[in-house]
Amino acid sequence: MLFALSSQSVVHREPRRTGVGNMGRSPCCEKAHTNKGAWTKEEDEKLVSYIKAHGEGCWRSLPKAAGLLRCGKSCRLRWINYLRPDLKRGNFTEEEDELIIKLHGVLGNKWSLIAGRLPGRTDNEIKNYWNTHIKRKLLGRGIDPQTHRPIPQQPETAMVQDMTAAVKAPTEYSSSDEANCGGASQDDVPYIDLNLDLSISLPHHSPKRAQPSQALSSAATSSYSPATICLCRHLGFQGSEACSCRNTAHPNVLRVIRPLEEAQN
DNA sequence: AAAGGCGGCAACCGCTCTTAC
DNA sequence: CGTAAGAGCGGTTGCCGCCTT
Repeated sequence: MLFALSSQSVVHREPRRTGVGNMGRSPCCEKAHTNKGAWTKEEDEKLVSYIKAHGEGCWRSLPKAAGLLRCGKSCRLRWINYLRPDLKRGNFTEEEDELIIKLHGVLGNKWSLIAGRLPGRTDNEIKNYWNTHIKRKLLGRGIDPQTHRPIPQQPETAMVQDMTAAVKAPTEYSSSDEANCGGASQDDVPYIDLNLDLSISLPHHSPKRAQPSQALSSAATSSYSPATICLCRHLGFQGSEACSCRNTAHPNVLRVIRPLEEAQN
């Protein structure tokens, strides 16, 4: 694993004067003696050097061990979203844009799953990018960003064609029979060129746990040994008609078979 | 040049899920 | 089997900085 920290890519803002703790919610953990707001360069250096030396481990105890006055969740977020050495940063490419749109069409607001298909990108980054850029982009195309359906005032068939053309994927994301999981025909799936065989692998740094969600969120950034799990549960329709993983010979294989809307109808 | 508005994004929160005991 | 703890996720907030007036 590389640990070359790109200092130019890391944002250091001055700590917020008012603090985000004034947002009206009760603290989720003991925060009487913890810092909040923007991370300082010194804090970043402490966190990076600690993880360099000890790896990612128990986030709860990490702050104390690393000499940080932060809560574990804050450390985790800072590491995952900004300090991890394998992050891309920088502008999203057109191909990334289109891939995000396609994945969102299938997965909905499952940012961590989407991030899993975009190496070097984080869920938070994608979520922000979606809200600030892609939503507008889709609206400009006459497409509802939430439903991915044409906005009513235009003829639907024309818009569907437009949308399909707009989200035409890069060739490396070609589909496979496996991705269709159960034999959905190409006519059934609007994002047919999207590879939905979301193979999930386990983090090498955390052998004691094998959470699908964890593996998904970090799958894009590390090389793990492959292990696949059923996505239907994550998407809320495990066991429903939409989930035909139960029909497969491998009960632990996880796939998205149909777009969410279709599955929920 | 100053003021106000707006967009971008870092960071927080509560909730949910998974695992260990 | 039930419960607690830890970790991750998605939604939300609010500051910063750029742009417009």
